[in-house]
Amino acid sequence: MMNPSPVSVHSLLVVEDDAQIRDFLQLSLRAAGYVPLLARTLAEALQLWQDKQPAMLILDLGLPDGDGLSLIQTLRARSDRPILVLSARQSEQDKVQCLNQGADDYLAKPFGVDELLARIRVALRRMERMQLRDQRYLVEALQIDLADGLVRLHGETLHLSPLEYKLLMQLAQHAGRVMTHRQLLQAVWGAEYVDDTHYLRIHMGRLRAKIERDPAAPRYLITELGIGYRLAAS
Amino acid sequence: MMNPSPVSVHSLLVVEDDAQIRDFLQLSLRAAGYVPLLARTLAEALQLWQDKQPAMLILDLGLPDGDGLSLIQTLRARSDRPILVLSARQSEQDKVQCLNQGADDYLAKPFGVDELLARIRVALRRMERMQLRDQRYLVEALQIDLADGLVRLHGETLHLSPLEYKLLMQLAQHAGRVMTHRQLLQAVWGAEYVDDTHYLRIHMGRLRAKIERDPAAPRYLITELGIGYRLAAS
DNA sequence: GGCCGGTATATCAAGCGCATAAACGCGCGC
DNA sequence: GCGCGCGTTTATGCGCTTGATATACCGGCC
Repeated sequence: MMNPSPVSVHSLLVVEDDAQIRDFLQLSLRAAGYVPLLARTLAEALQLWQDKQPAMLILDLGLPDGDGLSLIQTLRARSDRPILVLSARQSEQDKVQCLNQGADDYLAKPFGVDELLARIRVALRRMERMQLRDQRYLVEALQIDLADGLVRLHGETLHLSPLEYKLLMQLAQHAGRVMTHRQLLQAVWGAEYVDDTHYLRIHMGRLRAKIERDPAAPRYLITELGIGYRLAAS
Repeated sequence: MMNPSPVSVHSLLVVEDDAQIRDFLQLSLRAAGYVPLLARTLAEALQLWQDKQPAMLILDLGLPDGDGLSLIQTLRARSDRPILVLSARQSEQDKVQCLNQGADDYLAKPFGVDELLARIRVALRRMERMQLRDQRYLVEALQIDLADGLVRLHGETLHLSPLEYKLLMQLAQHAGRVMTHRQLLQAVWGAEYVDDTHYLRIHMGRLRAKIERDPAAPRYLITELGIGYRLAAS
């Protein structure tokens, strides 16, 4: 009945500043067959995420060096992998905000280990159905490294604003496939903006100005009329 | 500014025996732009699920005519669509059991509407990504990737208008079987247009012009005289 | 052969989605 | 405090998509 042994061993990134809870989580996760990666700060977390590419993120809000929300946005801009938020804050507004920004689940303290493990299982089993995409995108003169977040055109790295960066990464992750306006707006701006297709047009224009040789006849950033945009695949 | 019309209107199956809560959920969901389908019993729920094929299930545990868990198992066996459980039971064991059996989320009463809506959004946006994955239609030189949103003819991707695209997708999803005029009009234009077979002819002609080598002797888009159209299957 | 219901193509005007330009406001660093 | 980069807002023009109207087609039937 119970089949606790995962086919592949998942590594989970745990971001938690309280040493006691961190140890507790580490032990619990290890006992359940996972490989926990531990981070105390947002910077550390970002480093580990890029470095080890764990299967999912377990994030405690209220870190010392910044807002957890920004980490959610940053990671969600680069990856589809599950994000589970732990928090002492019970307020509904906190929950809604996290979920809107891209978190997959929100668990309020105090919580039981079993529920945490169950929710991790839910996230991972859903994840298994979704294939990971290639870590690098390369078409003609455009080269995008998703891991270290670099964009090169004719070999030269070019400078993108944070927003342009998020937008391009989102498209690169689903290269070759159409992303709807709603999906892009949700991923880059958040769920509250899913109807403001306007932002999208403006910033797509700016992206094209930087990437395309002839922005009026784009080779990479293709418009799908009435639907969304697509980053051309080879 | 606000454009409340979602591209696709999601119908949600709500299973709840308490009349008061049911009304409350119905109003809240409708206000949020969804189409709630209401069921009081498990039998009713199963019927509606098969009949209307809603986008997700919102299930209140503790129904009169049986265990909610069995409904979760039954539906999970046939479908990947999200299941969100509402329950007055706070015990961790209940939660773990539901999540293990296939539920995607578990929300304990009392809960706030905003959190419920946020969690519904999370579930639906994840489903949107998975829904069309791997679906592909391929006959002779015509290749339709529903996941990528691409249509290829002899390997070359070709450009379709939004309407043509919808029409073709509709046919591709029922490839090999006849779709009546009414069905197509209903699906592409909406229920108000079920009698305007005229639109259908015009746009079917345009589709043929793009897809068929000899539009006068179609190989893919077959006319079923007096009934509707059919996309030829292999 | 001519009529007729159902069907296919042609042409064109209107509307809407899209792209671009430019101005505004805000935060951040020199 | 001042300029600069960036995100947002507003305004404008263009091109594609769409649906209306009109015309041609094709089989069956009397």
